Amino acid sequence: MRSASDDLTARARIRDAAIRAFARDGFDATSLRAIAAAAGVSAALIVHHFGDKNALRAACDDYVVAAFIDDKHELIEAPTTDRIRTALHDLERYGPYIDYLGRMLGDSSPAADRLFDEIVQVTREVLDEQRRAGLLVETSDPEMTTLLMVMLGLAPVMMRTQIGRALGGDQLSRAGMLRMTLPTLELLTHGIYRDSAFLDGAREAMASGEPVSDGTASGGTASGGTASDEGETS
Amino acid sequence: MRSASDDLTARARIRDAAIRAFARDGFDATSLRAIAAAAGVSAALIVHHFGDKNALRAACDDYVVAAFIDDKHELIEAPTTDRIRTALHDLERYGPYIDYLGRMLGDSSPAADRLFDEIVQVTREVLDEQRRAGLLVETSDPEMTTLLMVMLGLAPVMMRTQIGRALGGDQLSRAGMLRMTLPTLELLTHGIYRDSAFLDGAREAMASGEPVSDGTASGGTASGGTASDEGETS
DNA sequence: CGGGAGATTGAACGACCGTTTAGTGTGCTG
DNA sequence: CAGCACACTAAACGGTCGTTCAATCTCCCG
Repeated sequence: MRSASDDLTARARIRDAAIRAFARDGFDATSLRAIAAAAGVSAALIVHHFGDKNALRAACDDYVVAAFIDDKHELIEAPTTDRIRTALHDLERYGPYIDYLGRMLGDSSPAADRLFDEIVQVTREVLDEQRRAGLLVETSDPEMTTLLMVMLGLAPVMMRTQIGRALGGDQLSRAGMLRMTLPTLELLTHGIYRDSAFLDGAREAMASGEPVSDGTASGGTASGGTASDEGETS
Repeated sequence: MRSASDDLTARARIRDAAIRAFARDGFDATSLRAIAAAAGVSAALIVHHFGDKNALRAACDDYVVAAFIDDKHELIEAPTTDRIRTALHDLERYGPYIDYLGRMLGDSSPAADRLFDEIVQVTREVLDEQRRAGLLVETSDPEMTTLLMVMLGLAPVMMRTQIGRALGGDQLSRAGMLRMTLPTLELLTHGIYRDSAFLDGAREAMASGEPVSDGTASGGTASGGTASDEGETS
């Protein structure tokens, strides 16, 4: 067994190098030899310490998840989805882990599923609490609203490079993330639409005889069509 | 040169099989031999028709992007980010392409960058138009608001499996996407917060001398600032 | 000191991958 | 019919990868 003080050793160096490499290049595109070189060890030592490449991945997953979970529980009281962005906004600490997290959520590993579920649950709890405190407006589908908040919080993580590119290219770091805070809160406070024309239209469209539900046949238009629907039968 | 009527041939079968395989397993994890088997041809024929594996990927990228762009331009007039979801809502047609799109945006290929920029631009144009029509509330950072709308539209694509799992596991298809329409419009119309306490707090925090907790040395807060300018020289 | 346990390594193995090569069939053209 | 172009293939090549193996090195304990 390995004691907690066993860190700072070759095993820890391998883990850190693997996290960096997986975050930068992805799991498949990273070879054990590349990780070994970055950690200053041989490829065989990785296998000796972790078993095989998948076990190394699992160890990295657990480590990153633990880092986020532990440092997040102290931030649970922060306002809703900004919990995530609050954890994001000192990138110099979480930097490598954020890219790793994006990779994790991209190709869903078991650990990524656990982390995602945890994020959803924490978001749900925070929203419920705020709802009880009377801070929230009523929504027709609270669970889906929870997921929307999760998406809004996780999207910057998964689209970091694209967003950085769209914002001008070079500033894909803390400044870009900070720039997101105020518009996000504006959206959460006022929405973007001045009146409820779109919403009413969609409500009407979905409430009409249109089945909307599931099913293979039918193929109703549904969706949030504008004022006038488009009877696309496909 | 290859005429457009050259489709439906082995070349088209290879492309379709590659799109399916790339969407299901990712680019790196898909071998040419697997694509060849799925298309009923030999691996060498793929090289004969496309050059190499990266060229095949580029051809698939272009094909998928064209499918989305062409079918999307007829939907530009749809409300903001629901443009994307409107295109999503008949998954039985776009199904494979959506997963492929998610993979594309995950590992940013040149074609993915082009597509993302196109989506941002279309979203910006629609928002500008709606702003001119007086449908939108003012925001402190319109460009970032545009990106938020893009994120809200693209997040379901990139987190499809996770969201499907969180919604109960089996329903990761059209019904799940449809369920998202109304809560999304509610968010865009009313936000989720009843008052502007969080927003005011954040505005105050960012406007004050508080560097919003940066890391090492001072380093101007920069960020997107509030209504006032932010002469960011980059 | 002696010996065992774990850390660490270089080298090799086997599998798979992308690509190349040399070739076969097939249909159209002159 | 000769010949060429093209779709198509089986087999092999070279490289990389994950993993295994046999062997050191190091340190601690009796």
